[in-house]
Amino acid sequence: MLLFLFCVFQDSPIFNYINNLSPIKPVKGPSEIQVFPVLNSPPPSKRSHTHQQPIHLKSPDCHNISFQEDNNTAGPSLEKSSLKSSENILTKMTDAVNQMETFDNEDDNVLASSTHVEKVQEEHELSHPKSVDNDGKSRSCLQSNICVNGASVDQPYDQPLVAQVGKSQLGKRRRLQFEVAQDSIVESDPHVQNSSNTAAISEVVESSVLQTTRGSTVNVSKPSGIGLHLNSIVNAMPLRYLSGGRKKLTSVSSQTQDNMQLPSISPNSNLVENVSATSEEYAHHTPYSNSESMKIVEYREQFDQGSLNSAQVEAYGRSNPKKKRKKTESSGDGCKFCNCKKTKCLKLYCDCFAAGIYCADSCSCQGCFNKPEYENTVLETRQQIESRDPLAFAPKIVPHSTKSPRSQMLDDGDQVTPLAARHKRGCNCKKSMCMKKYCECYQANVGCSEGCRCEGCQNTFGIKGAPSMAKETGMESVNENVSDSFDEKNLKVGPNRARSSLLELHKPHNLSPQTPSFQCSTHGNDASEARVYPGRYVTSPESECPPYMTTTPKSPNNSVKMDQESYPDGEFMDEFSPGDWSTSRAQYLPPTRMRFSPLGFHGSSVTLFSGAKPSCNISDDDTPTILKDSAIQQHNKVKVASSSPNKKRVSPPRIRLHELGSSTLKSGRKFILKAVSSFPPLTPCIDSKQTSNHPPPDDTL
DNA sequence: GAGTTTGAAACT
DNA sequence: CAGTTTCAAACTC
Repeated sequence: MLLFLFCVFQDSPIFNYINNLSPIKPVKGPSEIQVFPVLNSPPPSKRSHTHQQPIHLKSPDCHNISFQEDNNTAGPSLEKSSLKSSENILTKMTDAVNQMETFDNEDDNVLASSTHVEKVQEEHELSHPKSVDNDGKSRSCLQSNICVNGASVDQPYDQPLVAQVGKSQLGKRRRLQFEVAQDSIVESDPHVQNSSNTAAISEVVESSVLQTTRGSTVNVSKPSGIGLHLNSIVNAMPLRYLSGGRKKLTSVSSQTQDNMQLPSISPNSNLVENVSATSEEYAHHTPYSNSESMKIVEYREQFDQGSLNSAQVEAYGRSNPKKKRKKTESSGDGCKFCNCKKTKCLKLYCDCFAAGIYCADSCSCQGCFNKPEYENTVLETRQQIESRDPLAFAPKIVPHSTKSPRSQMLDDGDQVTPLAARHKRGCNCKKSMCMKKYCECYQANVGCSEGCRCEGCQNTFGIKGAPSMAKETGMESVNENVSDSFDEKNLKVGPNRARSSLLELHKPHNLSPQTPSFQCSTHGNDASEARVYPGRYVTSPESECPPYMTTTPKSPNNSVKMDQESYPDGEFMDEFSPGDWSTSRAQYLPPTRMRFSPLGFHGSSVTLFSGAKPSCNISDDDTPTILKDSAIQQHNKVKVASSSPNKKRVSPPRIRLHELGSSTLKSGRKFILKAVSSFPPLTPCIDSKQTSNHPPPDDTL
């Protein structure tokens, strides 16, 4: 009787309604995917940028977790439900794969996804040869993955196996998936998207990631989601990133990669890097076992809690040389990577720090604190340094002409060469004769000037005391407003030498980093991904303008936005204006490799959009006028100075500046105040709050 | 890859 | 400000 009533009731709308309310949902349709959150992960509590995490979908750890959940914790009813769910999901995924295959030849995105599926399958089969194999690679892969979730459908993953997969292939998978995700995002192929399902998955994944990144649950399991990632990765991305174009997406993706690293308390920390190196590093260079990873996490936690001093952390990092030292300019595109060991990347020794950008995972630094997680530390340190030298973060190399870069170029057939710039302080070379990169002038591809104290100068870009190239070439050279003695110190370069040097300078690979906005790579070590040029020298701005920055016309009135969207076409700051410079940099910087913006120090930024000739920014005492601007000084003296984290940064377009009209010259500097969210405003993918407020790593810093 | 050299940064 | 030390990059082998 009761059974009958139950059966009757079961068909009633009320039952259906109750069913829908039940946490144990009957496995049906797309909504079933939401069962994943039940498996383990707590709801994302802090992360607000779920779009960062889709990559985690592929974390091999997921297998482990999901399986454990199904096998060990699910009750009979749930198990049944899980089984059903798995079957349904399997069916859906199979359909999805079939659908994707249908578009294989039409859509790169689908192709990428399929490729990914195949790779995942390969990985899975490699480690789990007995997995379900039906009628297709992709399908097989998906099935096996799904079976991992639904333990009863497939044979369980044993821990060692999971560990093996996770450890050796984690990085590769992530990267792969990431790339797929990227493509998918860019293409936004509707055929492979299922927002409702994937959103849930992404949330689950994110929560798992959160746990992981907090360090306390490195082994936290995540719902597999594998097989679903094909869609979820795409859908997990906020639309705003889908519409931003490839560049932006790349940045976002890069950031995602940054944050996806496991196991990490602070994804970008050096210690974390050790653990979260790419798959290759994992396989070949990273000696960390899971326990070691945990240990690293513990180290970081202890350090954060103050129970471990920086020296210990450092020692640990040193004892675990995860990465081989990379050349500072390791990639052909001029990207730099620091290798700091003792300074924690919080001194000017560190190129990244000096450039006003955070270190990337690509860096080989040890005990690095130049990470978004240590925003406060970074900013404090910056302030300290700037208190000693307000121009410490100002560009070292300043062009000595106020003409626009284009007009500064010397016609040389098809090529143009920039007029000479100079090192602001000059070098002090004794033995290198300014012919090696020990010499900052030489390194910056600029000639030595009278300001240099070098001995036996043979700088091929201009020997100290030699006649000015500008003069010899009849070029309009010096701006009267250009500060100090530079006018007197015009680069003296013999015509031939100068020309060859400048030609050399114009070669992309020789360009000094100066366009921070150009993200060359990411923490993901993927060279293909843009990462900011830690450009320190303002030498050949034009050549380094990110392509996407060269198109949008700008108006001075919306300079900030302009900066965000497009880099001034070949324009650069003749003389640095810290605020100006940094702001530009900040705006240009893709999120991946974050730049610590002094502007973010105080929650607002000062965009120093100088209407005056850039050269006006530097007074006779070599101090940018901005630093002398009392109005700014009162509140932001140091901050303004610090707001030029990248000395190598270039300024807003001069042409635009000229368009502003002469009224702004000299004293007509415009300060565009723009509210900018505190520090990682540029990196929506990073929750700075999570990682800020760390004590300074070392009092001695 | 390890060790050395170099000069800037930091310190005194 | 000058001298010294420290540091990391550049360089050499």
